[in-house]
Amino acid sequence: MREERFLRTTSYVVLGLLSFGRELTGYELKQWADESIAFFFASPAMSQIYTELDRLEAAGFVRGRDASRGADRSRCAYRLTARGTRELARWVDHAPVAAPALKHTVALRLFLGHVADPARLRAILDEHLERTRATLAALEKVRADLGDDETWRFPALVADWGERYLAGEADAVAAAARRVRRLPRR
Amino acid sequence: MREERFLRTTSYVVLGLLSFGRELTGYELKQWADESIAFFFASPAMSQIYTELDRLEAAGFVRGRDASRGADRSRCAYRLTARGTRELARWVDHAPVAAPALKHTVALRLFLGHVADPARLRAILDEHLERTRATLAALEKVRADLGDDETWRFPALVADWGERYLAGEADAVAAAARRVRRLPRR
DNA sequence: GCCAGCATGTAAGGAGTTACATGATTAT
DNA sequence: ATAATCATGTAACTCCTTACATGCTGGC
Repeated sequence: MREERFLRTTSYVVLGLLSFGRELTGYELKQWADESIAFFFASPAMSQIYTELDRLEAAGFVRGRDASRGADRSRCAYRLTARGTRELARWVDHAPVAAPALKHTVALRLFLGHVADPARLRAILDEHLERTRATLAALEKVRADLGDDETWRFPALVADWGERYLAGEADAVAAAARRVRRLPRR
Repeated sequence: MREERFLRTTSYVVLGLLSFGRELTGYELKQWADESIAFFFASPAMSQIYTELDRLEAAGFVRGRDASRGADRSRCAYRLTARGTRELARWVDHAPVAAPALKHTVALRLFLGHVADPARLRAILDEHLERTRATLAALEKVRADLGDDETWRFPALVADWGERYLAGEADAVAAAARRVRRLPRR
């Protein structure tokens, strides 16, 4: 019995962005990933996107088309093939449901607060809170741009989820910061 | 001007667990990481903990003591050195505040819902919701065990934060699942 | 004229995982 | 007896990042 293997998750990030129908270059893929996927999944490095596109083309999941601007400005735009679409759908439907992987260094540092300077701890939480609010503001803008167009129905769902998540995170951090502030000096 | 380098984050996970004063073996470290750190930071593999302990001992941040049980049952228990404590405190206080790294494959799959079978999507969200609730229940138990003892003040703070976070995630997933359920069949 | 943005890629290395290998002790 | 848990470690490999390398185009 053949084991059905899946590609790495980054492959599906690339296939996924191409599944909305637009033909995209590696550069455009990176830009778009940074302002969409990045809110809930690590956006791959530029170099990895190019590597990934080569691999996916070799496997027949995407096809590149020369889209150079002028003589010397080389440029390659990719689109999904039928095989690529099938492979992506197979992953979305049938990959095992994995727990989200989180690496929250701010939480780790608060966990270790007994070795820290309380003033620094407060500053770290404040900085994290500010960043969280900025991320939320950016996501709200993205959400507004998605509107209620059917094409962006699922991204909009995820954006709403993300807004709730970030708002909750901001509340929780603020609460933790208040409690740290009430702590006695070392 | 010398660049002050930091160890990798996993090093601080190990140093951090040892900073609560107990002398621990690699095996115990892994167990404890799985039921504490794991709620907000990837718990390192067994093999990595042993590698890390060797590295940290060579650098003088921890010291191992032979704690064999009987003749043939080899066992090594580690504790923080003064240098290790300083290095940990330096990281907690002075490392740049980094955004939490998240890899949420369930959100990614919902984002790509337009290529999915709606029934599968619902099942995936339900499974994720169930897992989230189970994780929350596990965390509540951990939080209860921490009590309001001063030693566990900061872990308790993080546990409270985590409970809020997981409760929020559960609400948000449930909301997304309801909206997916109202979607027309493909 | 220069800088920001567009555009692509290679090479080296870091961080971590899985698979493998081994064996003692304790509970059923 | 036999399975689960305790306990340690190595080797190979995967995935991904950073640093490097190159050069065009458009705006100020």
